Amino acid sequence: MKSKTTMKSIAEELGVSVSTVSKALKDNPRISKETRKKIQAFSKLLNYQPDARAINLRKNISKVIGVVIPEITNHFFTTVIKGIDYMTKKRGYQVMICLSNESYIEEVKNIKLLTSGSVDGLLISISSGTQKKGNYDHLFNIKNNQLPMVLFDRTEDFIACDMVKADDIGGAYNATKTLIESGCKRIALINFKPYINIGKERRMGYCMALDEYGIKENNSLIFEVDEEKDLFKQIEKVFNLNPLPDAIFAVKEDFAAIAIKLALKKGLKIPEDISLISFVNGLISEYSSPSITAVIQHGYNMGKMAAELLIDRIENKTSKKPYETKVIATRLKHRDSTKKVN
Amino acid sequence: MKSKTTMKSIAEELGVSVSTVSKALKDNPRISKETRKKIQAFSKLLNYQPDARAINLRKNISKVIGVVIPEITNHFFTTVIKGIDYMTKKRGYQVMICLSNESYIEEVKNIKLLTSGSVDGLLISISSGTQKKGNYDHLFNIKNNQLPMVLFDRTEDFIACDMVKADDIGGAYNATKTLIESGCKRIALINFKPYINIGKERRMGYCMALDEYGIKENNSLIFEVDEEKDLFKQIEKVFNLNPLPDAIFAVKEDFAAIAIKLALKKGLKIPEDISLISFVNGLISEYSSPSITAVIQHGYNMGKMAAELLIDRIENKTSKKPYETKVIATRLKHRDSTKKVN
DNA sequence: GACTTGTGCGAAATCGTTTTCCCGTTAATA
DNA sequence: TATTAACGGGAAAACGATTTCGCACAAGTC
Repeated sequence: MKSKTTMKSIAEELGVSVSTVSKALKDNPRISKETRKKIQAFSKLLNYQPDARAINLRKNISKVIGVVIPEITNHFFTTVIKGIDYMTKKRGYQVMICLSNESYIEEVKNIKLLTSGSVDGLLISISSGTQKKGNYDHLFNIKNNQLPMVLFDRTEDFIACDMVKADDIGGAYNATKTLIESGCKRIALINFKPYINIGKERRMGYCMALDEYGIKENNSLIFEVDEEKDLFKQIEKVFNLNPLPDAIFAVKEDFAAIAIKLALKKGLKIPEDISLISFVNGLISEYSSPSITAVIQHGYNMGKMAAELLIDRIENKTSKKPYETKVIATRLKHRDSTKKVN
Repeated sequence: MKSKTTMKSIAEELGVSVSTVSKALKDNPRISKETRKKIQAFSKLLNYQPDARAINLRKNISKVIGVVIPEITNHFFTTVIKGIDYMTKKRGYQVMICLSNESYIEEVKNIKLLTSGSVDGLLISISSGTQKKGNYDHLFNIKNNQLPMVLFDRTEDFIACDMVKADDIGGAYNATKTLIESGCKRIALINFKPYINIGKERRMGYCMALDEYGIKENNSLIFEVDEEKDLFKQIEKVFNLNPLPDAIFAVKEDFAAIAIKLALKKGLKIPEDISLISFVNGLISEYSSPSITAVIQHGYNMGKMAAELLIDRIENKTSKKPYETKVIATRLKHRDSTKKVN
């Protein structure tokens, strides 16, 4: 059981002091070239790895960023993570990922853990549990601790910090507009429960488009589903309408996929009888039959930008730059669930 | 700019020594009850958070586990992460996740970073880049550093450590057998490139089933596709066979989804003209039309077990328990891409 | 009264670095 | 011959906790 090689052990072997080793390893010119070379070579030989904990303690940094996300089995969030990973690697940071599993309690716990001196900053996407509960004290506490943080995707405007969000309003507006221009008039909206922020915004975009074309908003066409209950049952209600809607706009891919299965079962033709557009977060829309016309969110960019904002804050703690909110544009990908328009 | 509250600051405020504070906060009976209460109350008031770096440095632990995965935009791996998250939370650890993006170089870098005293152990799934290159020195180094590690899913048998893998052979055997028993005789295999370990094993299972039913292995029915090139073009070759195969067994969901699209385009009926089974790692098989009969891997369990094995090693460093390899059974989920058999 | 035991707390070492200040040599300059 | 300056390196404090001793005092035991 050979013991760990530390600066101390190297110093002893070589008959120099610890401070000399430290300086030599960072090529400090105050140490002669020979001594430096000797120490560096010896360290390499012993495969010396500096102890990150000691360095961080001394420098009062950690070069680690904490990430709190509600759900990881979600293609959108994983693309965000990839973007975060790209930027943090580029800037020399590591990531500690915590899952809140959409739960308020877990989110609070995660943040407590992460703020125990082990991270330099936080990247957070708020869980639905927290939004439902409406208690944001744990997030305000981060500010009190003077830890930089950036909210992404699931944000709350009244928290004073940098944010990166998708253009939910614009995406919904475009989707709805596209449906209208292809001739649809009774457009059902399958939305989240109203306490989910992005749901509110997507509904806004939907209404804006209707307004613009003089279509009156119709509450019986708006379905707010609870993701913790049976989705099939809830979405089936859309097809009990009389008359049927001529289009569906779903705020989440799963909702759309289920709507398609139900529509096909009812013998409806897509897109002839009913068109469909969905916000997407995964691959289902691409591989489902028919494939689904989709509002695509650029998770990778979102992750990259959020990480960049955060690291900028971390590294310029003094600068009192005002907080920014970056909005990432969405893109509409035409597939087979909508009619072709020229 | 109020400064961080530490034990020292608490001690000064209260006129006691740092060691008293330390003991009081862990309810050490050597400190009187009054003093303890007083210190605890005061600490809570100041919202004292112990500095994890200092504790870890002193105790020579970190309560952090490093995870290295090849790809995160992959439903299977995210379910594994969920399992890891569950178990690590339960046992009081945090997770540091690094993405190798299937690259040998990045994998080496990640491991170097993680082993700089910042983790107590490693959970690794080997990247395809590494398997292609065939250089495992970075993994052997971990052993030299006496850091516990567990390999999961993408494993290599000649590395002496604990492992958790899916029953790739059994899963492939069952899938193939099911196809044979439903009457198929010309079963095409869409496989990875041969340097991917799980590909080898799935092929073994496929061959075993053929053997058992006296069907001769036919190399022209085996397609090894390169994921870095155009999948459609590569998979299209399956449908250039003459005569056509009466079944396809795909080792990855994406391959199967593409095969379905191509088959439908050729006017083939599924499963009447051609049956299809696939190993799955995502949601495509469920939502595709027709839905795909699938070999399901239990990622969540795999993550849980891998984390448990690792933490057991970490916490019983002395015990010289021999290394284990756990195999997680797969399950065949019958859907619409295969014929019903009674 | 001497001795043990228990109680309550503090001093100091320790973990592995970084960093500031200081000291001794040698060579260059006045 | 002093005086500086440059050079090369070391001692020690610091980061924030834990932990082992040891000390002082009081109470109980023989």
